[in-house]
Amino acid sequence: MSIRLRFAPSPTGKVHIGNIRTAIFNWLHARHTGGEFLLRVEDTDIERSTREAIDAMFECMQWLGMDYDGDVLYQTSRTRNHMEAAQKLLDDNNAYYGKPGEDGKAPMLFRIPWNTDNIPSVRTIGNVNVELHPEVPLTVSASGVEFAQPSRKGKPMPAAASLAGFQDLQAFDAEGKCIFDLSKNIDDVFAGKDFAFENCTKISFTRREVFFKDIIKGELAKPLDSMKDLVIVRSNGTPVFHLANVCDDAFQNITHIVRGDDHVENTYRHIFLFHCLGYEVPQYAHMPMIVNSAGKPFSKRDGDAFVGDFRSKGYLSDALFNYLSLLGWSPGDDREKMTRAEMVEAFTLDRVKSSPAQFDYTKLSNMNGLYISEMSPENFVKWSETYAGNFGIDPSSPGFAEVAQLMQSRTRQADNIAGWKYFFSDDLEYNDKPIRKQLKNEEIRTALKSYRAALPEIVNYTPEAVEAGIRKIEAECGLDEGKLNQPLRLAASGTNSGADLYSTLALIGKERMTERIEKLGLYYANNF
RNA sequence: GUCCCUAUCGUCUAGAGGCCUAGGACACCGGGUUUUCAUCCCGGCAACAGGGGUUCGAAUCCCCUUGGGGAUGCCA
Repeated sequence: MSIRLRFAPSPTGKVHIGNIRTAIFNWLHARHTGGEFLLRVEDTDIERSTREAIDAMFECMQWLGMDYDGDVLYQTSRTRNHMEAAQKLLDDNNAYYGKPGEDGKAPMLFRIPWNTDNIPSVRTIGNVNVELHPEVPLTVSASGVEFAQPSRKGKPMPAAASLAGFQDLQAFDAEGKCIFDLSKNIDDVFAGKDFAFENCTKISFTRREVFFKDIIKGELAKPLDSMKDLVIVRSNGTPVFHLANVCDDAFQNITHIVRGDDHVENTYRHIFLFHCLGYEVPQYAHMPMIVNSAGKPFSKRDGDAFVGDFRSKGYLSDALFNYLSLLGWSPGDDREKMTRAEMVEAFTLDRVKSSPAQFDYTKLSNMNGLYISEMSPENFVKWSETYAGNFGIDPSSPGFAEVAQLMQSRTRQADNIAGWKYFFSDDLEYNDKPIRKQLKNEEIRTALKSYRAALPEIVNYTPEAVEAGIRKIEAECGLDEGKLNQPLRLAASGTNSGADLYSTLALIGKERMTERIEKLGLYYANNF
């Protein structure tokens, strides 16, 4: 059977950077293996799912250049199938109705199977003893076992787990006398009889665990006595994630489930669901989380962790895709900047790391700059035009395209456009430190005045003419060549870094340079 | 509390018992090129969480501790 993967977001909010990386890894693996990449919208939480979130998700996928195979599957369209599956579980005695909730109706629970003989993902560990707190009674019923363990300080710590966790359960009192033997009462328990025992100090049972081999994390296991039966149909009659997810993965013949490692705990439960529904268990790959710069999971406060925000801040989709693919994965050699084709070629799930990765905006910016430098000048101008307005620059200003082209090699993100203001506005922001340093030399101040005075003589203010003019004044004033460059840059821009000086001055023009040199002189005189 | 996962420079990572004096990238710091700025080039700083084992030999395998995360929902 061919390899089939899926991205199954629940449309309850904006697409998060962690979600989209899950999509990227799924997509990469599908394209690498020549398999299929399906899209499923898990909209079973009707209260919180919105059309806007679904549309935003499609937009993100398209922006990042991730195509998918076949039609989108909406989970709510399969509710009937989910309910049929629930009925099958009920018929097979693998599910039961729980206690009624506030609405007076009972939810349906999936029972972790008692008989695991035919389940290859379960193995027996051996006999274990657990000390109990005698003040809390031990209860045993078809819906599970409840008791309390003494904490270090001797307080009762309540615990509850599925009946399946306690094969060969025996309960003992303080004298060590066996007061209950589950093997002898198992039929009664399943017939609905509840047992409760006071003053129990110890239980012993045969521990079994469910295990699977995760492609990323290796073998993972969990004892059955730490698992509970789970709700699969709400009391209002709607299927819960666990049931719908498993049914649809089976329906779509998904062979590999690649998802965040917050789902590891669910996987132990889903394995049982696959078995009881008669489906083959797919392969799993659980990816580590992405954490913020504080090392914590992204929370709602980290608003800029939404994919759309990266787009509006001027990150290129290829750069974001490339950066995200390197968070938790590497090709195994020293390559970082890679084309889509190179990533597809190199990607394997077993190379994905199993520990969380911290998101680094600085490195993303660097990557973005790499991609920006590869843009054609025309595309870069277009790109700049879409962001200029955010920084108070009118992209239709004269000379905008020339300025953009001049600045391309030093642009890493859209914010950098804010630094282009001095080309379009005469209202400069002065950077005091370099001004003081450069202009404290009186010869420099004199030379600046001379340059200003000579400006009208320059007919055609081209970069070449600008340079020749500067050299001429430097020679006349007895300054070393280049000494006037930085002072003129300060006059032009108010700051000591920028693009090529001669082109910069030519773009600003000699009339405005005349004014700016005078303004810089006044600023210096007034402030220092 | 219990269960599950996790641990290499500040950050992303390479590393599958000897190729490790632990490599690359970002950031940072120096230097060079550019008569200026950015690019670019060269160099530097900087890590195997701690403690026990196993082994002739451990970043790598095992155990413990500590730190981090997740689960413990009629959310997904």
